[in-house]
Amino acid sequence: MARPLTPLISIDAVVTAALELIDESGDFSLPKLAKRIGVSQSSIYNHVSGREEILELVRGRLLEESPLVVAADAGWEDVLREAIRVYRGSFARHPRTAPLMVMQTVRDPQAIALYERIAGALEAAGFEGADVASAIAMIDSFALGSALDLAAPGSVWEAAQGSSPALGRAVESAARLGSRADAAFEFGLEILIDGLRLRHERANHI
Amino acid sequence: MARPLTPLISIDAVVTAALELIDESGDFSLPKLAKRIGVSQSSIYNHVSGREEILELVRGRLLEESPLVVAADAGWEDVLREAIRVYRGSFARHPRTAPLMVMQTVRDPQAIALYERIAGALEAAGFEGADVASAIAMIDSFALGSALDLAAPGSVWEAAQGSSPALGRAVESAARLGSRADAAFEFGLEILIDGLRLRHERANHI
DNA sequence: ACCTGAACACCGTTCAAGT
DNA sequence: ACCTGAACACCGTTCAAGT
Repeated sequence: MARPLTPLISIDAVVTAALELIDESGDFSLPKLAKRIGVSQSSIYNHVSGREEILELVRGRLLEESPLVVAADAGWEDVLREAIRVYRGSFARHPRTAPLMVMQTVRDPQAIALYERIAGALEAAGFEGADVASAIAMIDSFALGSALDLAAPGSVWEAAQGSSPALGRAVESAARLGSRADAAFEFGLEILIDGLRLRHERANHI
Repeated sequence: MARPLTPLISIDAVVTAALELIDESGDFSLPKLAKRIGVSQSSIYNHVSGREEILELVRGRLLEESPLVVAADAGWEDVLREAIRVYRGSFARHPRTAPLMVMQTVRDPQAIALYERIAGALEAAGFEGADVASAIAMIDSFALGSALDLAAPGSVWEAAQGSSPALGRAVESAARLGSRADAAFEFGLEILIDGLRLRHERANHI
């Protein structure tokens, strides 16, 4: 077969197939992607520049599924809280995407817009230049880390044996808790917001 | 050549070569590792079970280089602060190892000991079961995320263009700051400790 | 016990050839 | 413009063969 009358591949189909493969196995490869779409491996390069672009398109797909909505008059804490929830939530529905995004430069416009929203909220709150950057870096670390926690449940905990009593007790409690990762995230989110508010109040001598 | 009188490979040499390759290129492969040691690819499997074990040995090497020292009577905040600094610092000297550790189960005894120390400090402070687990998960997220920030400087920031004014300003300030990642880490560390202390005080009605 | 070379089943990307 | 098949330069792991 050569060029068909109507294209066999759409970018949408590529992204869907990639996401399916990641959800199922934690990874995807061009050969498997091609097989799933029912097309040859090399033909994918007619629609997409390569593996990296496919991953960035997957990122976009994740964010499409969970838009950020906050009231126009919401305080900076609420904007932050919701933005972080959206960011982490977009990974939560497809946890195994998180590790693959780790070293990938963010280019997706919706992701950039989310960061811009956070930066804007911090500026409006009165945080200054470098502190805005630091706060975003911290938020980013936290959200990504929490997403990774979903993808690798018990990565650390698994190793806790008799020689680690305190760690062992923590594991046990967490297991009883059911959804450890979710609880850890909400716990961490409040800690983070509290910490930022405290610093904010100090800086403004409230 | 067959079996030599004195072994051509030591585990130490494997770890050293792997770490060198990671520092130089951000990754390592068995073929390159073998070439660097001056040995055949397959012979490495006589000393090590495979790629995963090599990575875990690298983790151990990193922690050996930065032991945790805290005064015996140190408060839980100080233990936490120092443990997090050690964890993150062990990656800071070899930033490009961080992404490779992301999805790897922690088995190195020194790493486990570090987690145990943190769990013990949180317990002693009066945090309860599930909260200890949540706090550790958060600390873990934060430390790993900060380490990743070192490996991928400007991963997000790069994309900030005219359409993202607040993000742009944050980037600019951070650039002027010089070592953005270090500043972000110390900023985040204080936020985190403050947040935990606040929750701790509330729980204990201080 | 420790090394070698060959083999196996995978990768991502390129490119000439087809229509 | 869009697809194919072959080719290239890589992977990690296994295994029979050597001493």
